[in-house]
Amino acid sequence: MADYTELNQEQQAAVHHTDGPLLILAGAGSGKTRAITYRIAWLIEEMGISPYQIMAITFTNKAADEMRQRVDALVPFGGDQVWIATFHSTCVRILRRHIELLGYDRNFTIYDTDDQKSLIKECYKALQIDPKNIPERAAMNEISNAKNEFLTAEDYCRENQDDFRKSRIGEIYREYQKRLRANNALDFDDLLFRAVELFQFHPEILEQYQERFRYIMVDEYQDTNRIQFLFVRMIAGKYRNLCVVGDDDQSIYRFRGADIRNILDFEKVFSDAAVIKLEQNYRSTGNILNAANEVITNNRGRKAKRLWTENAEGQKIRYREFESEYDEAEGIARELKAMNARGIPYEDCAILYRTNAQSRVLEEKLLLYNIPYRIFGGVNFYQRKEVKDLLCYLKVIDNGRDDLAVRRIVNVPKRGIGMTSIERAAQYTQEQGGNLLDALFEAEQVPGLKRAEAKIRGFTDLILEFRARAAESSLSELFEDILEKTGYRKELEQEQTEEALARLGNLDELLNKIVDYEEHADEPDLSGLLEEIALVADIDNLEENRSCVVLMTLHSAKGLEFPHVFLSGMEEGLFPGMMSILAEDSSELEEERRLCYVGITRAQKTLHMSGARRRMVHGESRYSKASRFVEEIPEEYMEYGEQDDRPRARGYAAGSGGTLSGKVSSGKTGYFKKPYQSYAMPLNQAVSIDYAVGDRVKHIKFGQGTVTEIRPGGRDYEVTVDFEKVGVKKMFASFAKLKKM
DNA sequence: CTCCTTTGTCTTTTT
DNA sequence: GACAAAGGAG
Repeated sequence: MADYTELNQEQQAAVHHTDGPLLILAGAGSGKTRAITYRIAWLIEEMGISPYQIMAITFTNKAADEMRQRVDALVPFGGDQVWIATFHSTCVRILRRHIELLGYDRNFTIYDTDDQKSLIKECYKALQIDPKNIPERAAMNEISNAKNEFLTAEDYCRENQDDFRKSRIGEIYREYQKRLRANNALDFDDLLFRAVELFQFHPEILEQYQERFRYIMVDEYQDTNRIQFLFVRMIAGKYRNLCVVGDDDQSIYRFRGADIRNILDFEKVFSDAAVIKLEQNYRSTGNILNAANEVITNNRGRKAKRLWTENAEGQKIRYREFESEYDEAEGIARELKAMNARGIPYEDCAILYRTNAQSRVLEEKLLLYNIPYRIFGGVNFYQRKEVKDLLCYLKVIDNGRDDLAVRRIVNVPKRGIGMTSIERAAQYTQEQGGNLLDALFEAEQVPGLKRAEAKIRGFTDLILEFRARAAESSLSELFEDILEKTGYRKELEQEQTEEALARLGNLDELLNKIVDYEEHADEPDLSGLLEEIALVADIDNLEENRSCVVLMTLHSAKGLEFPHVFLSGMEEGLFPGMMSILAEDSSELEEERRLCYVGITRAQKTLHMSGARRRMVHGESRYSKASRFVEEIPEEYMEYGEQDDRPRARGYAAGSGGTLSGKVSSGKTGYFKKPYQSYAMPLNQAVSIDYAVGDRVKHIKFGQGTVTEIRPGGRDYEVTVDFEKVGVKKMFASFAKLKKM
């Protein structure tokens, strides 16, 4: 039973206000998630609401997972029945049931950004548009924005008739949608778009969901865009028990369509809305909070508020400036070592940065100093070539209409089916209708495919075989089957390079993920697996408990907190980024500032900021001065490094522009090229094993067995195990994740 | 049809 | 500097 007296007055007010629209303006660290979870508990325990009728929507999977955990901890019975999910997965679940009404198959595919780009390229080709005139990115952004505004291709064309460039983009949009539909695929934006469309055209279905979800909560409301707002407003339209929680100062996703008006105008749309402000911060020391307040006051477009805390002043904020990014990384690594020696565990520390690219150097130095770390984000595991290839096999087996996936794998591994053959089949598809895979199945009828027919047959036979297999075996067996029969595994094994080994490791990791899915899903099936993978940004928190420093971008740090935070790369031109400095409009700079505010307020006890005077960008040295955000913090809250690191004490950046960029000798130092790194085995984690020859061990897939040999090799161990079910297998300790029995 | 070299673009950030 | 896409040789 939840103890509501642990909450402060405002939090209690938020918990007790259950009916009607409610806006909670929750500053950083003000116990926002706590208020929501207690509110859920209150609804169930005190109001007798069925957990089945409560919905909580978040933006990221991380946030959803965390809320799930906290609700489960707080509500012993029925908590697991509360619908807690991201916008996107909520929509997918709805669409899986009803999308046939909109003319799609239920087993539609979800396209990620890479897929989108490939499809856009096809549109360019079909429409004979030169990407030099309109960069693909621009078109993609424009289309995405249109979708976020709930504009169809027709709407978009109509609105932009007079603008030549935009009407071209309109054509692309139209073609793009046509192809998505032909492929039975939806992109991320479509998930929201189609769900709203479904509700619009089928009010009877909307009503089902209105009846079901009588109490709705939306977290990080400041990051919602137009279509998400429409979605929420529709579902909450009948009972109007809508509680949104947000902080306009933490709105950092405007670039992807987040509409700050959603929070600023909430009271206009829901005129009877109650507003509760949470302004007491429980997270940070006085100094950190003051610094954050000082920085954010420089923004003009915001609701007035000032966070306060009863916490002690704490240590001052450390700022240190280094010669280069390597020095900076080394400085951070040394500091971490020193802190660790003082008894601060590594998992209490986080290094945050503006762009993913900055993580490389940091990684390198942490490696050098033997500091264990974990990186969030970056190159998505599921975007790796080998992983994507195998996923495309699964996609084709599941949804044969996905031409993009067919194209990708038809010649992987090499089967001697080249571009010309594929283009001929595509041509035939254009003329006859149907999909690429159909054309391949009818290769003998397709003009110009005679020579390749036998090879194509080899591919289509495989697909048939896999489909048969999919019908009778488990997903992991199917996966193994693909790996074997296509010769994919063999090809990598024969390569005998470290990179190929890492790729094999990643495929093992994918297999683990599949097994994991099979064990946890209610009714595991191929569509479900692919959906989960499409919507999960990454395999996060697979193993949380290891003591590691965490590295991530400021964006992914939102919603998290750490005792000790390092903000790296505090330089003009990097953070705030060049684009935002040069922009006419100050709003871009304000978004960067909010991002900085988010970064500062992640810290509980100490905050370290650092920057480099010289940094390699695009292969050339760039000089920059300290970030204006550092200078916006009054000196009284700051403490500078051993040399005089006061930002203003610097005379070298005399220019007015802030960033002097020139081709200064690139000063190539002997830094080693980072080897292709496997996700499954971060290189710095010395592999330790707790089993020996003769021990009984358990493997996630192969089951139980006995260790017969352990051979040290490189930075890993090659372990031979005799499994009861599958016989003798050799594997690398770091991939195999063997558990001693 | 495949492999290799060259060229160009990129740095925001996530589902 | 890193990676993908395009172009050219075998």
